[in-house]
Amino acid sequence: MLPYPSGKLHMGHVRNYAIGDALARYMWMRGFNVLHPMGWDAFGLPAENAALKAGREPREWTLTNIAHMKAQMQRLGFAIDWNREIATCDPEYYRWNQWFFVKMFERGLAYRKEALLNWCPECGTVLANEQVVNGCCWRHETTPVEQRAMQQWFLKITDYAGELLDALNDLENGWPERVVAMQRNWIGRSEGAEVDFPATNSDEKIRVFTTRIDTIYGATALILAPEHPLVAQLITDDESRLRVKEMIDASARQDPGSVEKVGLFTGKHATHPFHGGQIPIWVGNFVLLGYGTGAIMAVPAHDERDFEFCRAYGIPVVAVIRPQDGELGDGATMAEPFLEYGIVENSGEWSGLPSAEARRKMSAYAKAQGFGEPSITYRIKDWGISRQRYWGTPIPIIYCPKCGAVPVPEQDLPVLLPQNVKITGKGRSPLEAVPEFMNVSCPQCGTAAKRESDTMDTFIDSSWYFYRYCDPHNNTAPFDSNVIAYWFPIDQYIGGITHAILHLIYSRFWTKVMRDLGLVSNNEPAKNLFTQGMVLMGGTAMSKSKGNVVDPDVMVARYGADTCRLYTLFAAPPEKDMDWNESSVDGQFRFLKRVYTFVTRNLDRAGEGDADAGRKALRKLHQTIRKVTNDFDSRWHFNTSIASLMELTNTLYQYEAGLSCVVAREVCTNLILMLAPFAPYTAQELWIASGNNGPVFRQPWPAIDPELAKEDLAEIPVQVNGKLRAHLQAPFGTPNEDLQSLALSLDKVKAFVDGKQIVKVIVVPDKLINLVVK
RNA sequence: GCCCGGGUGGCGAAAUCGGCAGACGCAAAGGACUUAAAAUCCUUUUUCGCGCAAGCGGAGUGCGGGUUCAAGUCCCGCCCCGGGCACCA
Repeated sequence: MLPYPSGKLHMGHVRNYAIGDALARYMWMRGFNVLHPMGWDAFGLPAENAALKAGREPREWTLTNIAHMKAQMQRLGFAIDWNREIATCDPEYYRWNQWFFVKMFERGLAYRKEALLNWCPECGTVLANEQVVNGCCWRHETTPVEQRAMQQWFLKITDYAGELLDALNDLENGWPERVVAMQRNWIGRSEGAEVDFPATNSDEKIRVFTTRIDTIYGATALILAPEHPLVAQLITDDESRLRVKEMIDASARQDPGSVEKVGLFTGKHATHPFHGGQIPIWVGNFVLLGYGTGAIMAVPAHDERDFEFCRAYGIPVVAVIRPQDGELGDGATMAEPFLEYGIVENSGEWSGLPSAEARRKMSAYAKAQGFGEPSITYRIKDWGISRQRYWGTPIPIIYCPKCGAVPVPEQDLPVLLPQNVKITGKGRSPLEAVPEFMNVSCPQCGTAAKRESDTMDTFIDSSWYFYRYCDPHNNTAPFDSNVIAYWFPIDQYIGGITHAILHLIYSRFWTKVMRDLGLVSNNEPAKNLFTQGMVLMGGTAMSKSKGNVVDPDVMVARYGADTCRLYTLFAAPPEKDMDWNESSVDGQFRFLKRVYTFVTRNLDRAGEGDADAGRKALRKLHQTIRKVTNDFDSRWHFNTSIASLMELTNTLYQYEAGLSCVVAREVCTNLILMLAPFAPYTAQELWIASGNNGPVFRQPWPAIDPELAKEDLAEIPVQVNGKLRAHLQAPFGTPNEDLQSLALSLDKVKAFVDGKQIVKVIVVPDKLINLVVK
């Protein structure tokens, strides 16, 4: 039933959520070796900003926050393996971040280039594509990001794009469908071809990417993105230059989906590589520099956008694909493009081929002739990791005027952040202003050189911390591969949906890089992923990075940690978003008091008791064990587990007077054990109070006795024509005919059946009777 | 536009494989205990109609159809809400 191989459970990324802790405690009671550790984020920017406001050192501030979080989690009673905790702002963690960076640099997986990057004015730093949400910074939802050209370090996640996409097929079993779908969407694979169109009277070639090379005979123009490097060469007059600049500025300002298509003829032409004719070269604002080659061939007859553009600018429309059983459209008069696959026409020797075959043969031809090749393009871009922040791991690179970018040698790692840095938030790394940090000599030639002043994205930290905490004190390697081989892949990862295309892609990438470095043998970090719902506060999601998290300390002080935990588990099933509304917290407090009262006042119970009451109490007990066990083993709907514990408690109150001392002891012991994963403090106290020793969550989980759980009689609803009319009680296994006659003997049933003809009788044994009458 | 979720009482929700809709809890109302309050305990609480009452009957899971003895659950067509991607060639 459990989706884990027996014996061990590695739970990753369990934050301050009661879900993972309840599961860990339960699995301990089932005898598993559970790794239930904790990694502490540096969570740079909020700390940096807060420190700035408070006039304190960011490092000091962050360490205080980590200490506070740790204390809070201890107050809440999380059964974390504290010996394995790590903090990602630890210098030793920096060392291994930097070590990985150098390894990647040496393999060409880390590179530096100038690019247009997303700049958040509020953060004062650039962001990766994954960190831009609706055109705004993921931390500042109302601050639009700007585009800035900057020198940046990138990690080549695109080298792994194909594998990251394909491996999603294997993750589908254990990962939520929507996360898999979001990642597929984000990686965005298109299969097609790249084709060169030589510019007429020039040495330049314009390379385009297309998924529909079968339509290439219908290409009546080339369109370049306004930012395309060739545009500057093709356009010579000032007015056109101005108009191109306007296009760039307008598209940066506006919502990309709603911008009107605008174009500009360059006055130049290119040669069509298949038929040798001349086609005009245009600049179009709807062509994206960042996708494919930044240039397209316009096939208006078979593409919606090209159609719109070409009709607006009077570029000819030439149809070259006809439907399987239809006529070729007339480009001059067609009202809309024909987008589907069909049969290629008017395309020289390829005429008559179906689209799919033409795509294969034409791209093979392009390759053979040397003017193109089959190609796969991904939507995902390389991961820009430079940040102009104080907080974060310094990028271990030294710029030497002679040797260029030189990695810091391994024995000089870690490069640590200087202390006493003035944080301005003005868009340059604060480290630049610290000469002792910046000025070094080149490790290769000794010439005076400068350090890289940017720090790494803190998503680097979270990409592999769950490896490090398996072996947190290792000072000769990031971790011992043998330890990892035991614990990995993670059996159960628990995290928020907000990281579906951030952390959960980065950490998959990082795992594959470490595998290729020979450090780990698993291909994926986590087999099973559970995404718990967001906690909302008046409609907006609470998150650590936004700093709008409710501090549980107030509730803990008033009701205690157990009530607090029960409240979060009981409010809704864990995958569902939950609005933080404390009104129902009283109910959890009452429930714990009722359990406490019941157990403590029955400790010294003596006597024989009433057999019927005892049987009913034990029956409810074993039904509850079945229910709670089932919830743990399948779907973690702890709201219903807790509801069933409440039902059990209500039943015990009902039969309390009649319980014998033996039965009272039995029900109390098992109630405490079942409460332990959810309310550990209360359970532990009651465990000791009832004369036991040791940690309650190391006790074996209660076993179900199916005989005791069984009801004496089956309660069978009787329907007439599908409407409920009566109930009857009968022993389990009563034959269908007997049930039928019992049902017909009931007065309430008679009232609806008499005078009518019984057409059909449906009997579901022990479950239901339905009489169909006419 | 494309891809995921979701829509059940005043509220959070339950109904796990097509078989009694509303478990459990909150809030509310009434009662017991109390000088009083808190705490605790008990009762009522989907809705409409009939009845003094125990009760009886009808309707009801976003809307409209369908399949079935039986639909919150399955199928078809819509509406609304949330999330992701979006001029991706």
